[in-house]
Amino acid sequence: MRVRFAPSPTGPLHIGGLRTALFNWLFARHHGGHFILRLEDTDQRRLVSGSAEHIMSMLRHYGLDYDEGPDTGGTFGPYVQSERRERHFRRAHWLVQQGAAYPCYCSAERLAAVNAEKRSRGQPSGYDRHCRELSQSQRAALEATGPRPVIRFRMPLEGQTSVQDAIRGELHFDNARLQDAVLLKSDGFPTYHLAHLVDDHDMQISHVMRSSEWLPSLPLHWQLWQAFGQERPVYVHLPVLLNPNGKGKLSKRHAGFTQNGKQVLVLAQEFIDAGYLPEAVRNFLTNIGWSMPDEREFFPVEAAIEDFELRRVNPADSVFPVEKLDWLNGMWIRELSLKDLADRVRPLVLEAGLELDDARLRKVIPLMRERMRSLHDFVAMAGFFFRDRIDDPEAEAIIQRRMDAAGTLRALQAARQRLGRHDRVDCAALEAEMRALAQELGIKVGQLFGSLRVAVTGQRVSPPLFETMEILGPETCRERIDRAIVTLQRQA
RNA sequence: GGCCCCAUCGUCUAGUGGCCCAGGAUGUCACCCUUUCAAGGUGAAGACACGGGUUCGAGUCCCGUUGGGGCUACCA
Repeated sequence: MRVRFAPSPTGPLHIGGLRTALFNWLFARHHGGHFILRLEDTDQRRLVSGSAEHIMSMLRHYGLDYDEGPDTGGTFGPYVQSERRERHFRRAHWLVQQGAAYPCYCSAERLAAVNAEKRSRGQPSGYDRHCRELSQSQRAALEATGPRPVIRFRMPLEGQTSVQDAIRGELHFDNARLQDAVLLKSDGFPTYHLAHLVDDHDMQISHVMRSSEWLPSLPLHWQLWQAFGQERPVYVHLPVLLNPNGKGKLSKRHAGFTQNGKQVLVLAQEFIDAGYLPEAVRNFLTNIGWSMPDEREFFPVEAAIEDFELRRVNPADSVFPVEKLDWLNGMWIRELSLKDLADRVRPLVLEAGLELDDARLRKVIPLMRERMRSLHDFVAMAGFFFRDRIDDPEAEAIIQRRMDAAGTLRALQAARQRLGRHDRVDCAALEAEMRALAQELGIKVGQLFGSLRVAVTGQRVSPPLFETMEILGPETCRERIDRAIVTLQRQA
């Protein structure tokens, strides 16, 4: 089994592209086959420099290793389509010799005019096959004076083309509706239709797994294989990813758009930036349009490889279920070792401009692991560990439910006094002491702890209080409680 | 407009004629646990788009309607 992912290097890798790559990769790994990366760069005008490297680095990041590709090599190279253009050129002209294709000299202007005219009469648009039956002499004349021709495929005018899709079965198309598609452009480069077919044959691809947007051109490809007299690979059309509101496919959207005030991520890179683990994204993507036989949704990639089968691919397009990604990311974070999580969080702490105390980071990680859904949650909830000074919390935040400023002040002063006796904080001992204090004061532990929490962390929600205080150390805690006391005194 | 594909809880899905007055997951809500938030546990609400057939029997097969999506380039 040989499959390929064939993106065109015209910009950053889209999440939909990543999903297509993933399914190909899973299929190859399940069958012990080969997964190949081929760059389809035949549209010279749309090339974006650096995107080939970007695509390869994204595949690496998400763990989709390829067995053959532009940078890894392989016995079927080159893996960059533009480097194969002579082969494409020869195959196009071979088709012309066979009578299966013909040169077309029509200008872009004429094509546009024909389309406009057809449309105005309410007819389906398309090429009028003007050059299909040119005589030898007409052709020679145009060859001498005219512009450089394109090569078009000579589609059968009647009958039907019956094609086979691995997950939809047999599909039928009326040939009369089909176009004489361009195979070779006037710049000598092939179009996708010709190039993918020639390359898939040369690279001995057994299964073409691609997005279902390609379904309408399958009959063309079917006919092309026949014209070449070659055995076709199995074609598999994967369902498309839809926008969160179900309107339109996701790939139509560009980076960083928002919907209902929420940021919608569409680029492979954006998921990294948002703090999602590659394991989680991969697991998430696997569950869209495919399901485990036992319906598990949280599983290691090895399990997906083990069970991956085409018959479990759902033909229906699907909305991108983002909330599930958040859940899975949390699950995967909890799956990480403390060291691994620390390694992944460290760059974000630095990036946030915080002071990186590594010993402290390692102490905070176990407190945070079960509280994170995104890697960014660490900085958001535990950032105060890595700041010398926190913003003084408002009195209103320090004072807990059914408490007043005076009562809170008394409580904090008492707590401060007890804390004064320690030169280190032992969280279990401190907790016991504070519980006792709450009882003495006749307030609830939640009220005391709540005030302390806000005083010490500056936040209403935080990791467990006494573990937090132990890590912060008595000096920092006293200092922060003192500031809270001042705030309350001002209030009173 | 034409052609093609698709259609189960809000969303992702299981379901290949009787095991389904439809199961799981997520999200939502409630309760338990609990120093906050999580995590964990328990529970609740929530779907076979509609109409015809076929069949003893249809979520499952066929037809139509509706809805959604894709394609309609010398882009992929």
